[in-house]
Amino acid sequence: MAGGERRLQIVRVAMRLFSQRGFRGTTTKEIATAAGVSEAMVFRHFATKEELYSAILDQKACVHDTLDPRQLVAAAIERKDDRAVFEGIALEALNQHDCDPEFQRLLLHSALEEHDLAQMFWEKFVKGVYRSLGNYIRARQREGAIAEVEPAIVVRAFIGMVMHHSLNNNLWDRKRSLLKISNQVAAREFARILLQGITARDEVAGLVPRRGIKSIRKKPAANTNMNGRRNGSEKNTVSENSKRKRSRK
Amino acid sequence: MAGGERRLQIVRVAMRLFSQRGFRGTTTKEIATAAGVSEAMVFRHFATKEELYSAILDQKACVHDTLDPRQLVAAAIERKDDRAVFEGIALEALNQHDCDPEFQRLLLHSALEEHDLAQMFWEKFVKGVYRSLGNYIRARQREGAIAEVEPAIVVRAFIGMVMHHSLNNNLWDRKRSLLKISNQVAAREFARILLQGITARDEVAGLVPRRGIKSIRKKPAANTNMNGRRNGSEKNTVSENSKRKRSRK
DNA sequence: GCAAATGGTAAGTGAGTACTTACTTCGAAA
DNA sequence: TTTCGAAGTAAGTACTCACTTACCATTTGC
Repeated sequence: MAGGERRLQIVRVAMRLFSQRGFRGTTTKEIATAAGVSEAMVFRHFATKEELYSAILDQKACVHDTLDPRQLVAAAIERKDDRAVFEGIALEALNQHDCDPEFQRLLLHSALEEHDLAQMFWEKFVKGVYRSLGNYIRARQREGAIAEVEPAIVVRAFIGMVMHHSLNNNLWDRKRSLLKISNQVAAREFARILLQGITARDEVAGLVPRRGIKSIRKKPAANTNMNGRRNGSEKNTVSENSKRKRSRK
Repeated sequence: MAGGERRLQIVRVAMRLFSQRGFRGTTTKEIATAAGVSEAMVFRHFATKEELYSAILDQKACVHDTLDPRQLVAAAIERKDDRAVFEGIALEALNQHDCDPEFQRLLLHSALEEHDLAQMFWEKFVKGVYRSLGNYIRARQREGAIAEVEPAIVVRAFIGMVMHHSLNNNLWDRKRSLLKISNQVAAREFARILLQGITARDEVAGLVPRRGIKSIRKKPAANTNMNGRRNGSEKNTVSENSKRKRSRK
């Protein structure tokens, strides 16, 4: 098997195993065996296990650059079809998670183990979704089509429904014992709940529609129950020169 | 230090470390050092690392039995105050995750590593929430107060908002760079979005309120995009007799 | 007063675990 | 035909891991 081919195969095998057992939980021996080569072969292509991990990261990064769901709903955004925008984003995400369940697990492992993949995904993808979807909501609010709620809260609520549903389907409840619906139905219902709400029209009377919402637009004055926990994120950026020695050109 | 005391201390230390690095990612040496004893001491109290894990499980189980959020909103359920029911559940969950962020991480690790904790939590807790909240929604639907949506979908949507928000706060975005709100505000807004929806009253006219919803009540006929993946969950229930030998009475 | 139990440790043990070394095989260019 | 580089491996090395053994020192029940 040619060099590049084998390299790619090892990356794919490692991706599968890392997503199943995590980085620390997967041995280089297992990867080699699963790829049908000796362990030494793995280390010919990747100087360290870490390097193998970042090769995965690189591949996932360029794959996920190409298929951005925001492109898909651009038309719906253009014609201000709220239903199509939200339903489209949800359906795209759910289908994506369904046909590549490895990725979500990989991401979770990486977030828990505090590897780069999680942060990269957050920076390059999640923030973008919050920004563009947030802007859309803001625009529709100015037009009076959407009520005055902090857009980031709406995005969080919606992404929450979708992500939690995916997480249920391929982590907690793979048999779908609690809820067994197609992605189409899920996307439609989530979008419907977000946009329309579940209270029947007749009963709405008793509820106050928009009291004290604008006040939270910027900086809630007194934040009860918010522990400003800092995380030690700025750690070793150097110290990577000691390894990475051979790679046979 | 007395026996029971030390035992409890080791469990607590292990809980912290497991939640940070996972079961496989934490060494018994680390646990011992963090507890200020020798490794042998850990193995005097717990025959195996697995036994230490299930001691954690036991403790968490009995702690979580006592504070069931459904008790807290019982009064609100009684007087049919939808807002109080959903807001109460959300606030309780968010506060819980805030003051015990270890637990969520522990749960995630355990789900990814396919340990018992995740399944136990699912069986004893999540299913209960789906059942009782589902029943409440069904009752309110019969009274005409809530629209005819499959209750499990509503529960999933709501739990999704709440859990995803917690997950963001203590896993993905600990600095709260995307959304920085108190638990009170989050609970209020999530409950509001679920119950009322975000579309302004004036704009609702164009949307069809309840088309084709009842048809998904039981078994959607053709499930596109649903891969019925089975998981090998029924594995070793025996084979636990080989270990557990000494504990000095 | 002393034996038994209890709280504790230092120093192992065998099985991994990431990574290396020294070697073989083989197809193609010189 | 030789040679040369790339694909590939068996058998290490140094170290870590879960778990054990053999041994102290202090308390407690009788």
